[in-house]
Amino acid sequence: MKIDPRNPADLSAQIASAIRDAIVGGRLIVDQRLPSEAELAEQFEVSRPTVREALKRLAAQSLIRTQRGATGGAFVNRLSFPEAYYQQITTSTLLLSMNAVSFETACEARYALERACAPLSAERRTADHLATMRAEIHRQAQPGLTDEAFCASDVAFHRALVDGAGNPVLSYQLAGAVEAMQPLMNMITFTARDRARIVALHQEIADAAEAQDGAAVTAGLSALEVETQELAQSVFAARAARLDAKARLGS
Amino acid sequence: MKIDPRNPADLSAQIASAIRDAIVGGRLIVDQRLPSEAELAEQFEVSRPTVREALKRLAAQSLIRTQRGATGGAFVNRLSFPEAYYQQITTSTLLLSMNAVSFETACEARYALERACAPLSAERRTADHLATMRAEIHRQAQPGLTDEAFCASDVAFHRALVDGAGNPVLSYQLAGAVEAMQPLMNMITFTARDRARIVALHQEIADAAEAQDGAAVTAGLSALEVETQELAQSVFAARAARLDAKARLGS
DNA sequence: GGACTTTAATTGTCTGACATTAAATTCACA
DNA sequence: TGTGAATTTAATGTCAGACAATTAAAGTCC
Repeated sequence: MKIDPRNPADLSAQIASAIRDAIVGGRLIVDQRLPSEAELAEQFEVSRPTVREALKRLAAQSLIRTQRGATGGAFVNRLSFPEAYYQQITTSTLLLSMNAVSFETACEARYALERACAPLSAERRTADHLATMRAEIHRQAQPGLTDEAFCASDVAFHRALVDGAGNPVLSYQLAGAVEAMQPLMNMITFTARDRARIVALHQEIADAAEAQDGAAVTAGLSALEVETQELAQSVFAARAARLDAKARLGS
Repeated sequence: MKIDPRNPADLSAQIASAIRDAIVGGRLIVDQRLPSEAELAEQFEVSRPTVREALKRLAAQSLIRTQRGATGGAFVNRLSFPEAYYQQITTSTLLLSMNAVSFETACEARYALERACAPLSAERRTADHLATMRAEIHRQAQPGLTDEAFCASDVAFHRALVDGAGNPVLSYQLAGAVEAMQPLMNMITFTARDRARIVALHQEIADAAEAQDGAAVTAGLSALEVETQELAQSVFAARAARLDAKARLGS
């Protein structure tokens, strides 16, 4: 792990990479303390600020945590599920917002992934998961609800459905799909959305989950996908029509 | 974006967070240049090393890239799909290796996610995807293949199946599931694995994909999951038996 | 023996400097 | 006047040394 070729480019990135490899490769284990910054500087034959930049890179990926004081230092961090969720959501959000992904593609991926959880969730959902879903449906039916609150409740509903599968790895993988698509779908469809229709579909899904009918849950999700795609298409069509009218007015 | 409370803790983390929020919130757009390190230091009223630590944190998340020279600086980076893949795989690998996730849970999640792609892939796979799958199957049947090469080929086969869905968002989400589970499953089952059985199942899946039969692809994946789970159970049982024998020997 | 003080180790931050890079500019020369 | 080489300039990359802040452990006093 010591070696650092005389490659003059980006020493801090090289050092970060060397330490990351040691962690991923198991040569540094969870909660193990790294050498102090001064020792690392000596080992790699660089200055302390350079070592610090490398450590900050690792900290940004939640690979290490630092602690001040006499027995402080940098420690290999156990990547917790909440941290992994957060990273997953951030990455997914950026990927979608920066890469001109079509609504259709994103929506298709989202529902395909959620349907993957449907059979498991129908089989294993606890009373608690059902109660959460029912509560969110009830909230969504409130007339005074803001658009933001409705969307947050929508996310919470789907989250409960996904968590119902009782598989934390699956929940982690779905975090991006469920929570990163939300701003995207919300911004596009909230003007045209028929809340009653969505609440009815949610009701259908919750009923199917209660009856432990996986096929029905899957069907409900598919219906929700169709609804969302049609909504988006109508919004896009209306938008195009407006642009077209404006163009004709201008000519 | 300027504000930095007099909170004395972790200035570089606060600055990184402020800039990250500006990027995620769209106030800084792709390829836009950030102020120079000296200007940022002045704005945030900190020293340049502190600013640099903040920028390295963002660079570690591929949120910015830096360029040296007269017109250089830090630029908001377009998060590319390959970068997102890499982060996804790293995060998934660490999450699994550090959190005592059972084989059963990981395997279940992996196949549930892959089944989510099956109907789409059966419908849309190109001749190219089919050719890749066939080629990998052929390679897997070679007698002299090392275990590592067999596993790499296994990953390539599943990757082709997933990419066949023609949905880059789905491919990104599956990167962790397909590529992070590989070392895990490999290390456990490679001793007991019957390659011929796996090749036969792969053949079944490829045939189903060629016939555009989504249900058959799904069934093939489920069969592969059952095979893998049974294999793992037999390995664990054998391991437990060995331990038990050793314990009795010792007493 | 317990509460308090001191000490030492470590990270966090700052200052100032120099090295390196690459684009823009200037200038000599054809 | 046009072109290519040399210079300038602005930025990041790196370094050295220092001090502040924090925290646990060792030491000390009652």
